[in-house]
Amino acid sequence: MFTKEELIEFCEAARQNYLDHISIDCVVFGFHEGQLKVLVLKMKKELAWYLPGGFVLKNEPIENAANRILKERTGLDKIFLQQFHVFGDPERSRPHREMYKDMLPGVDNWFSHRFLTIGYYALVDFINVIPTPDHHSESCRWYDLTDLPALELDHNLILKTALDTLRLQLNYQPIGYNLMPKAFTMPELQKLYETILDKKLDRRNFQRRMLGFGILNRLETPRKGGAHKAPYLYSFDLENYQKALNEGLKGGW
Amino acid sequence: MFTKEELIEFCEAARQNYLDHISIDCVVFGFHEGQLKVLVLKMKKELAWYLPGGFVLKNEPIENAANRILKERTGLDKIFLQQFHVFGDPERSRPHREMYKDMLPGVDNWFSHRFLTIGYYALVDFINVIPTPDHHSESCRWYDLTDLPALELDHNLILKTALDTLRLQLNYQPIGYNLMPKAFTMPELQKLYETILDKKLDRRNFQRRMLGFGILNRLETPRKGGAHKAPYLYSFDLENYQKALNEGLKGGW
DNA sequence: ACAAAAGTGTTTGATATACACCCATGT
DNA sequence: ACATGGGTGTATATCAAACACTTTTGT
Repeated sequence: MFTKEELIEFCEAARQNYLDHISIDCVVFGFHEGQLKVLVLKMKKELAWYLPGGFVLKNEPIENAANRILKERTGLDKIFLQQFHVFGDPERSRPHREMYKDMLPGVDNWFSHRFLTIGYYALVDFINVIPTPDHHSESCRWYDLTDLPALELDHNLILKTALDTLRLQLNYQPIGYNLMPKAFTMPELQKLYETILDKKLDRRNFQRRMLGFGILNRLETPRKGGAHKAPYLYSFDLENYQKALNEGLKGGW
Repeated sequence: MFTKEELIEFCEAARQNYLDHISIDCVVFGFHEGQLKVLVLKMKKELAWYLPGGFVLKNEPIENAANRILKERTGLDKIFLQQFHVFGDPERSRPHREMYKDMLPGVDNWFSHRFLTIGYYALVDFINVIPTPDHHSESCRWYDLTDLPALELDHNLILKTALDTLRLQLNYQPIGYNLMPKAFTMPELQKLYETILDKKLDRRNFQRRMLGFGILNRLETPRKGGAHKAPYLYSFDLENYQKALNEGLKGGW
C-alpha cells in the first residue's frame, strides 16, 4: 500500500499527532432510490473494503474526531453522528497488525499496535455526499446494504451493531431528518423505515402513526410530474423533531 | 496520596501492563431496603469520591477488564455488565492530570496522560457485594442514589448517563434478575422499578404487565412473618428471562 | 380505459390507565 | 377491632392491526 519510507513517515506523524491505541470507525448510512446505503473504502492494493475511520488528535474531543473523519470522506459538516459501541477485542485487528509488523520488522510500528475502535454511525443525506478516498485508499463509494461486500477485520460486526442500534433507535426517537431530502412524500419516508427494518409496513397505519408524532409539516405544493396521483410533500418540523429527539417518542414506563 | 517513589513505581508498572490513554469506569447499581445504591470509592487524602475504575491490560478484552475491576471491588464474578458510553473530552480529567503532573514535574508521568474512559454499568445483588477499596483508596462503600456526594472529574456525568441508559433499557429489556435476591415479592420488584424511574406505579397494572412478560415464576410458599398479609414470592424464570433479554420485551415497529 | 400510485376511514383486538373492594396478619 | 399491606377485577380510553375503496394521472 505504501513504501517503507512512507510508512515510517506515517508512523512518526501518527505517533506525534494521535492518541495511541484508539481509533474511530464510522458507519455512514445514506438512503437513495429506496435503498439503504453504506459508505465504504478500498485500500490500495487490497481487495477488501473498510469502513471509514481514523484516529483521535491528542487534544481533540472524540466527537470532533468523528466529525472530522466524516467531513474528510463525505464533504459534510455537522452530520448526525452517534457513538454506539467500543470494540475492544485484542484480536480484532490482528491481520492488520501483522501486515504492518511484517512491513517494518523489528521497528516499533505505530500501526501495528493494538487499537480499540469507537464505533459511530452517521445518517446523511445521500445526494449531498461527495465520497472522497483518503490517501491510503483507491476508492470510496456507496454500497447497498443488501449488496455489501465482505469487510475487513471486525467491520462487518461494527456495521451489524450499528444497524441494530439504529433499529432500536427507531422505537424511541424520530429519524429521517438526516436521511431524507428537505421535502419528501409519505411513501418515500415509509420506504426508509421499511428499508431499515427490512419489513413491509401498512401504508395507512404508518401515515397515521407518523403524523401522530407531530413532527411533520405538510407542504402546500404536491409533487408534480410523477406518472400517477400527485403525492403530498412533507418536511420535518424541526422544533418538534428536536423536542422528540430529547424526550423520546412514546412512553414505555 | 502516595510518595514520589511509589508514584514512579506505579507509573512504570502501568506503562508496562496497561494500554495508554484508556480507562474504564464502572457504575455499580445495587438495591437494598427500597433504595437504589451506587458503589463509590474515596481516595486517600482526598475529600471527593470516585466511581470504581481501572485500566485495560495490554492483551485483555475490554469486557474482561471491566469484569476484573468489578471483581476486585465487589468480590463478585460474572456480573451483569453493560458498556454504555465513551467519555472522550480532553478536559475531562484535567484536575487529575495536573495533580499528577505536579507530583513529578518534568517527568513523563503516565497518570498525567489524557484518558478516554469507557463507561460500564453493573447490576448486582447488594447483599453479596463486599465493598473493597483498592490500594489508592481509603474507603469503598455504597451510597443511596438520592444521597450521593459530588463525584470527582466527570463521574457525575458518567453516573447520570448510566442511569439514563438503565431507564431506557427498562423499556425493552427485563431487568431485576441481577438486582433482586433469588426470591422476592411483587411489591419489592415494583419498588425497584419505582426507584429506578423515580416515580410511583400502579400496583395492579404493574403486576399485570410484569406477569404478562412471562419471566416470573410464582413460588409455592408465601413469605411468612411480615406484619400483614403474607405476599407471594416470585423468582425469575431464567430461560424466559434470557429469551426476553435477547428478543426484547415488546414491539415498537 | 386502464394501470399504478396515493389518499382516506372503519372495525376489531390488545394494551394501558384508572379505580375500589376484599383478605390476611400482627398489634 | 383496626391498621396495614397485599391480593384481585372491571370499565374506559388509547393505540395497533387489518383491511378496501376512491382519486388522480400518464399512457
